[in-house]
Amino acid sequence: MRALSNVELHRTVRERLARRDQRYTTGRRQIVEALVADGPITLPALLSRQPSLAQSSAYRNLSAMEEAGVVRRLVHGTDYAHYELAEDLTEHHHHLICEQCGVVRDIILAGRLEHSLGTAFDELASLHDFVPRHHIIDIYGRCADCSGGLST
Amino acid sequence: MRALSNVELHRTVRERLARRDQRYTTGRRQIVEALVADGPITLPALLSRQPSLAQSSAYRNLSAMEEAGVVRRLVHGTDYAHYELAEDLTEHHHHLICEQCGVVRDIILAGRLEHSLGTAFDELASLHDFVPRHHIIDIYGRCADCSGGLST
DNA sequence: TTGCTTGCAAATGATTTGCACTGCT
DNA sequence: AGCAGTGCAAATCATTTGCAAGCAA
Repeated sequence: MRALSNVELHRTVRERLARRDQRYTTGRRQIVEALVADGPITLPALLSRQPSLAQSSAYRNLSAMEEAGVVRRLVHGTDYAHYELAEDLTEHHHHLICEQCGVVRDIILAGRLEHSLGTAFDELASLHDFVPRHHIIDIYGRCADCSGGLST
Repeated sequence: MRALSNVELHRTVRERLARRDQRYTTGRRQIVEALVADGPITLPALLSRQPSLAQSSAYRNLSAMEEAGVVRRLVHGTDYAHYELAEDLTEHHHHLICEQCGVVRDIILAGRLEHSLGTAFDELASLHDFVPRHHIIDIYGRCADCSGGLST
């Protein structure tokens, strides 16, 4: 379901970093691979998946890659932020967010719906002299694990 | 455009707090009045509007009112969170967020569009064994003040 | 007089940064 | 060589919390 092959993905990442005089190091590649495999993840989840990463370097590299347009940072309440690949490296999508455990899952809207949304957003925005760049739809609720009668 | 009159609003707030054995004190009323007047605001903005509020009490009261279902906390990136009245005290709406200055404005989608979204979200969610509770749509871009050629 | 509130100061915790060292290129 | 990257420890800073005093029921 990814827009780019793995080879293309890594080449694109390298190019975007190079454009800002940054290198595609082992640590950065490990981060990208974790994002490819595990979708939106938190810093602790990233470190537990790739234990060789140092915390401060992970944060620093995520920032660097965010500025290079490779990574997107998601914030949904308290605790840790989630990180995922930039949308143009994957596909335009939105999120299901569990209010209980905080897990984040990607979802994709039907093309027609997404299109009417885009149109509506453009109209609304221009009504407010606002220039829209992109949008985010977050659906909050309970994930399968947390809605099974365990805890409320 | 509010769903409740001012009198009803304050009565409802008082009731929801009372339900949790909490009082509707002067400080809390000042916060609610600031939220009514200024829409989604940050803590510093709230304090500068109501200088008699103490920072820690403001945070504590916002939390208390959030738990009582009176206030909603919005998080959009770094810096300060924004606070607004709970949706059922106002009206279901979404946000325009300026990536430059961080200002947040309310917008309302056409009823028909909002309805098809709701349907689509329900279908998508059940596909993932997810129980949706509510959703948030954030449109990021540049506000009128920040898109005037000043700075990029 | 019991218990919610308040405000100050101190603590917390996710994220950032200083700095000296490593390693591409 | 020259500059970007790394990792440790220390610093930041929004937000939370401990505590003693204030106030409402």
